Amino acid sequence: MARKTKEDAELTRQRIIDAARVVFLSRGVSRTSLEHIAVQAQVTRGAVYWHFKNKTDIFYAMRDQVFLPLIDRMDDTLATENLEDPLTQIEHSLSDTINDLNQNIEMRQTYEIMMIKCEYVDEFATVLQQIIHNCANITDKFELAYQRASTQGILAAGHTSRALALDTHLFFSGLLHMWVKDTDGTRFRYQAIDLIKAHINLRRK
Amino acid sequence: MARKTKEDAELTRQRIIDAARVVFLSRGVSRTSLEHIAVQAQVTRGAVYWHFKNKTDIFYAMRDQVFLPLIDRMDDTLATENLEDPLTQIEHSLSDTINDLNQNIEMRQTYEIMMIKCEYVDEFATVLQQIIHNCANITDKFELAYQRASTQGILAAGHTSRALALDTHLFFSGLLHMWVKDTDGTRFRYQAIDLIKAHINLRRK
DNA sequence: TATTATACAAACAAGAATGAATGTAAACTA
DNA sequence: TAGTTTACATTCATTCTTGTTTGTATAATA
Repeated sequence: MARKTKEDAELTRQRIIDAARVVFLSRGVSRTSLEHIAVQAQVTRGAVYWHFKNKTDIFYAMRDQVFLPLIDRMDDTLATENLEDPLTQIEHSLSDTINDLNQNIEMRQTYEIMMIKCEYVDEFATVLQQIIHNCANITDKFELAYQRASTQGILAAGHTSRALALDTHLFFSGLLHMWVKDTDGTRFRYQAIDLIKAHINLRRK
Repeated sequence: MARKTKEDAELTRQRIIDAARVVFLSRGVSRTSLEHIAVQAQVTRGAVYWHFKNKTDIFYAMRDQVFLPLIDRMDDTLATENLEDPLTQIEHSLSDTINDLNQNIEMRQTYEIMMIKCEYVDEFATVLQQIIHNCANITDKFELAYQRASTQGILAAGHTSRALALDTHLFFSGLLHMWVKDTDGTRFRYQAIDLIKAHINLRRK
């Protein structure tokens, strides 16, 4: 077969990642063979092995494409330089993520794969640690924002910013999980933004 | 080999379920073969196939042993006949579950398997629907309790009991997920009870 | 333009894993 | 107590999957 140019090869690589996402979603990561991915990508396993070491390697590539930009974005929204009031910052950092999920199919699929179509054992166990670590970072950002809100006097009294941050983080973890599982959309997807608003309003003075 | 009495056979069946739980936990459900389970249970695959149709069948048996009693217990705690004030009822229904997780190894393992060692595709997809359904039931119970709290005038004003119930449910979903993932205990396990208390106090007048 | 490295396809070998079939000794039952 | 069923162990045939190897046409390069 004809050799491809570098651009074509990069395209093939991306096709394999896209194919993997689709197949992971419908068959689960474990039950997906490299042959499944190859067929979906309309290449042979040879091509897959050329671009990736193994299935885990593909999984990581797929994840990074979605999560690396996402984390950056969330950090930006919660940054001190942002001009909104801190509670609105928190609210937007959450609702922006939900809006992303609504608009970006790849992100939605990747979330679903990582939450309910993947088993975190062996080579995948480290992924969990990374998730925990990211969660801890975001919780810290929430805490700082709540501290600023407290200083600005817009926060209901009687609660530490640490406790509020943890509560918000747990709320949002739960929301993401239910959002993903609620595939018909009736229970959580359509009202996620309202739930976020209500959650934040509970804290406003 | 010598045939066992009925009691012995039932014991074997339970040994297989226990073995499956242990192996599921360390290898993940998908990567676990019936041979793995058989070895752990110190029987042959013949015995496993005698007691169970296949791996899915074992999975369901394992789940039911933990979840059926749990749901009943939670329902009881949230029942109208319960003498505690409604907010304390909600708090206890949550903290009781956490205490269970702390004390009951089988429950802890089963939760971990179902959350991060299982892919919800094909035969397992229905499990997700059942989970969603149970969650909806519990949220409804929360809502009723919040309504009672509102009537009794112990609730902070300005929020619908529906919104509060959903927020509590999402908080607790998130907490369970993080509790399970926090295997070294430092981030969530040791302070789960306090987080629950803080969550409820946010709602108290 | 001759050479080399690339981007795959195709073929190969070996190891799981599954479900079914068969065997069997002892518990149960009529 | 003879016959039947139970509770498994053992064996078999088949399918999947993986990683590697080999082959090859062509882009890139010197």
